[in-house]
Amino acid sequence: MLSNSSKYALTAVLFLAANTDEHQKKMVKDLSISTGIPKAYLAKLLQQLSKHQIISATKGPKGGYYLTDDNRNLPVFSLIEVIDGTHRMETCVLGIEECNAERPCPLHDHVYPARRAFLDTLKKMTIGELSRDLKNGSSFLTAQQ
Amino acid sequence: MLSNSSKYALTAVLFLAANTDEHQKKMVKDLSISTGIPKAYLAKLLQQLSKHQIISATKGPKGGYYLTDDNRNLPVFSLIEVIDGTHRMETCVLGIEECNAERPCPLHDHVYPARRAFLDTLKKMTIGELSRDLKNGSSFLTAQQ
DNA sequence: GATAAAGTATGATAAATATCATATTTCGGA
DNA sequence: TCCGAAATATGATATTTATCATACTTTATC
Repeated sequence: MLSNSSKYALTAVLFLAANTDEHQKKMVKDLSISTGIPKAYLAKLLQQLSKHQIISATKGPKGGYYLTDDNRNLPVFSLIEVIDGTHRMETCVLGIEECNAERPCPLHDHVYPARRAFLDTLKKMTIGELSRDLKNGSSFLTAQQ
Repeated sequence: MLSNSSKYALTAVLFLAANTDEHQKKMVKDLSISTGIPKAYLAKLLQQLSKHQIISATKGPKGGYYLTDDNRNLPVFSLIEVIDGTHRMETCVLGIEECNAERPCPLHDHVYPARRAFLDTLKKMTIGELSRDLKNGSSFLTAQQ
């Protein structure tokens, strides 16, 4: 469903959402340690996201990555769009390009409603909203210590 | 969700379900043409499925692949299990190994019900059942001619 | 039984994805 | 104003996945 890259990206961004702001930034190294995502790989992902203004960054000492309120108000899907593009999420389960409601594949009707609901969630829900549970301790990004 | 390989495999098997039996077999070459799946790649997939008795085959002239009633009564999931293994379908959207209802990732509650429903469908529904729509013309594996 | 038509087994190549490395740019602080 | 700490840009390597090729085995038919 999601590529490995966007799993990593989303994990890191949710971590940023819960743990940073304009005055509290995190550098790649620390993010890598906190999330368990390989540092250099994570760095590339964050660069892409930063270039597309999904997340914010400042260079130099005391710099790092962080999320502004604007960033937090972006739908989760916008991040996935940058990393995976839009096609991957919307394509047929069997990979049949012409599959649609009028000419469905054998799995279409069994999958489409659930997939639609998931996509809608990703498009409606913002990064900030999704990170709320994380902040108040009712969801988690890492294993228990 | 499904790997490319199991998409191909499922497509081919559904085609077999709708178009073969003990007396009407299909050889790889024709399957490849009908489904648009690369011949040599498809051959490998069918060999795996045949070895695990998900589909049936006879060698030699007049031979080919086909489905028996026993094959048709297998749940769709059994095929995916052979090709992708069981882990891929059941793992967390964010790839967090320890994610579960008690300690959910931020997406868990938004995804889990839909995923559960899809998995249940794959485990309950048989290959024969899923191919029924194909036979009566209400679902399709290929583009319109 | 010889022949040819099929699947079977195995391995090689190609493409995509994940991962690592390194040089460059920007910027805060002594 | 210079040094070092950070992101940024770019490219190299490794791993996985997809694809192709080829030699081998089985079996129906003549």
